[in-house]
This record gives sequence, structure tokens and C-alpha cells, in this order.
Amino acid sequence: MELAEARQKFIETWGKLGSEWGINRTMAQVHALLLIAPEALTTEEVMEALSISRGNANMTLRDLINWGLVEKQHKPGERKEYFFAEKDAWTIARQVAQERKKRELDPLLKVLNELSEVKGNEKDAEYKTFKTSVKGITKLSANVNKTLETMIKAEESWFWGSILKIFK
Amino acid sequence: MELAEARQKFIETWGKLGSEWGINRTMAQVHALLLIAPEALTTEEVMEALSISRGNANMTLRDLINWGLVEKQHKPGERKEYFFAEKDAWTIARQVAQERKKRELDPLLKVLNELSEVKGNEKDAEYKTFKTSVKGITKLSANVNKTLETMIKAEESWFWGSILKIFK
DNA sequence: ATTAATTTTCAATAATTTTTGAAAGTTTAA
DNA sequence: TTAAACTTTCAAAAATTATTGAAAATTAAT
Repeated sequence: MELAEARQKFIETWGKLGSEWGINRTMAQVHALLLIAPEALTTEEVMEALSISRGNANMTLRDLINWGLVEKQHKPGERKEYFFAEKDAWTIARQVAQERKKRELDPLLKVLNELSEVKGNEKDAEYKTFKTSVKGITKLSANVNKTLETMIKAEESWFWGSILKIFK
Repeated sequence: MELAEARQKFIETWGKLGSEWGINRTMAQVHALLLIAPEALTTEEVMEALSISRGNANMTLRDLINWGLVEKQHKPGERKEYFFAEKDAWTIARQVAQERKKRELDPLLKVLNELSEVKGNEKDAEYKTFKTSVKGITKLSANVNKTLETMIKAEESWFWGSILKIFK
């Protein structure tokens, strides 16, 4: 496969993967484009490469910055802003884990905690089933939470080394 | 909090979480409803409880069955079909992991493998960056893959016991 | 201060996804 | 069979989400 084709395929694949995980396709594609770009790109270049509008490029790049996956760069003597993606896969994974934990898991744990205090009658099947289900999900979530906390702090080699050693 | 309110909140929260993870909100809500239902429910009851149409309920329940999260039940002497959700959180997590691995990670690994064979010039910065990025993602994906394979086969207590022991 | 370059905003539009509901299909029992 | 009970399908409609593009805002050099 030629480089140009491979780059296209990578961008497309990353975009599809993103959309399957609740991330807007274009955002994932811009991320992919920057991931395989040796140098920081301008908004103009991103627009051009993916055939998207200025507004879309601007908002998408802003979102990627908010996710901690992309940084602005300024070249001396130049007015334009350049955008550059973190390239290390482990750093990306940790960043995504951290953001999704903050946005989704932490609020979920809070709700589950509230729900665990529901009042009711121990003889009531609905009440019992509710409590049992919530408790099971809470326990699982707590384990995921601890694992993510560890991951977010960890070195890649230590983290996978530890996990894969057990599983061998 | 009263049971009725707590049940509503649980359904709403599960629906929101689902939509953040690329799962249609209604599908997650139907799942939530069945998760906290002590008995299997009919299509009619699902429609009623969530105010959704028959067509929607039917398709959503079919999808949940395809995900391995819900089963059909038949009550003796009754014509209607009843739907019942697997209640164990670990079993649910494994089932979701298995399906998403099959639908998303396995195809991704296949593409990454193809992309690793891209032809090009070692002196070309675009080529080098591409190869490096793809290699990094491939390595991470392989580790996730092995972890999921282990998880899919594992007993809950062994899995978390092993992981959390390392991280303590 | 003025202007030209660049970035940001956001109402309007387009695209996509989800839902509806009625018709068609299927199953079971009389 | 017939018919009632129930399930499935799917084209059309509704709802949601993403994108555009031009105007407004900002920035920096003259």
C-alpha cells in the first residue's frame, strides 16, 4: 500500500472508531490527521486535507485541545496558529481515560451512591431487585474506577507489565 | 428517595451513559428497565413504561438480544413473549467487552496490520511519522486485546483480585 | 488609529439517526 | 380453514447532531 492511501485509510478508520465510541467522526479524523503529521498544521491545512469548513475545523480543534490531545503552537515571526497532536499512544490513552472518567464515571458513581439510599420495603420484589442491581453495578464501577486511577498515574511499561504478567 | 423516583433516575442515567458510549439511548433505557425488573416484561409493558412505540420496542429488544444482554422467555400457556435481562454486572461487562471486541477491536487490529506494511522511504518524515504512530497504536491495541481476552474468560473475583492486588 | 490577517461565533442548513405507526407477516388455537 | 393474538418490517416523519459560511471579534503590525 502507498503512503497516501495508507494515510487516508488510517484517518477513515480512526474516524469510524471514534464514532463508535461517542466521539464525533470529524473530531476523530482531525485527530488522526494530526497524529500522522510530522509537523504542526494550520487550520487552513486541516480544512484542506479533510474538506471541512473553517468553522468546523476551528471548533473541532478547540475540542481536541479541551480533551488534552492537541496543542497550539506558534512559529516565530508567524501570525498563524499551528496545531500539533500528542503522538505517544499511552499518553493519549491516559488522557482519554482521565477525561472520560471525569465526565462519565465520576458522575455515575455519584448517582449510584444516591440510588443506594433508596427507601423501601425489603419484602418488595421491585425494591430487592433494584437494590441488588444497583449494588452489582456499583461494585463493578468501583473496580473500574480504581483501575483507571492507577492507569492515569502509571508508566506504560509498568502498567501492562503488571497486568500481562498475571494473565500469562 | 422513593423507589419510583430512583427507578426513573436509574433508567435515565443508564440511558445517558449508553449514549455517551455510542449506544442508542432508548436501547440503554430498555436495558435499564429490564435490569431492575424482578420479572420478565412483555413488549407491551416496555412500551408503556418508556412511552415508546411498538416498532421501537421490538427493534430495541432484538438488538439487546443480539448483544447477549436480554433473553426471550415463554410462559406456559401464554402466547406473548417475555423479555428478561441478565442481572449480573460482571456477566454484562464481559458480554459487552466481547461484542465490542468482535465488532471494533478485531477489525481495527486487522487494519493496523495492513497499514504496518505501507511502502515508503525511510528518509521521508511523513512516512516515518506514519509508521511510528501506527506502531504505537498497534502495541497499545495488542495489550488491550490480551486484557480483554483474559477478562472475557475470567471469573470476576479472580480478575479484579489479580488486578487490584498489583495496584494496591 | 487604521488596516489586514486571523480566529471565533452562531443562526441557518444539511446530514444523520431515531422513532413512529400502520400494514404485512406469523403463529396458535378453535 | 379462519380468525384473533401477537410480532416484524420499513417508509415516512421527527428529532438530534454536525456542518457551513459569512459576519463579528480579536490580534498584531504599520
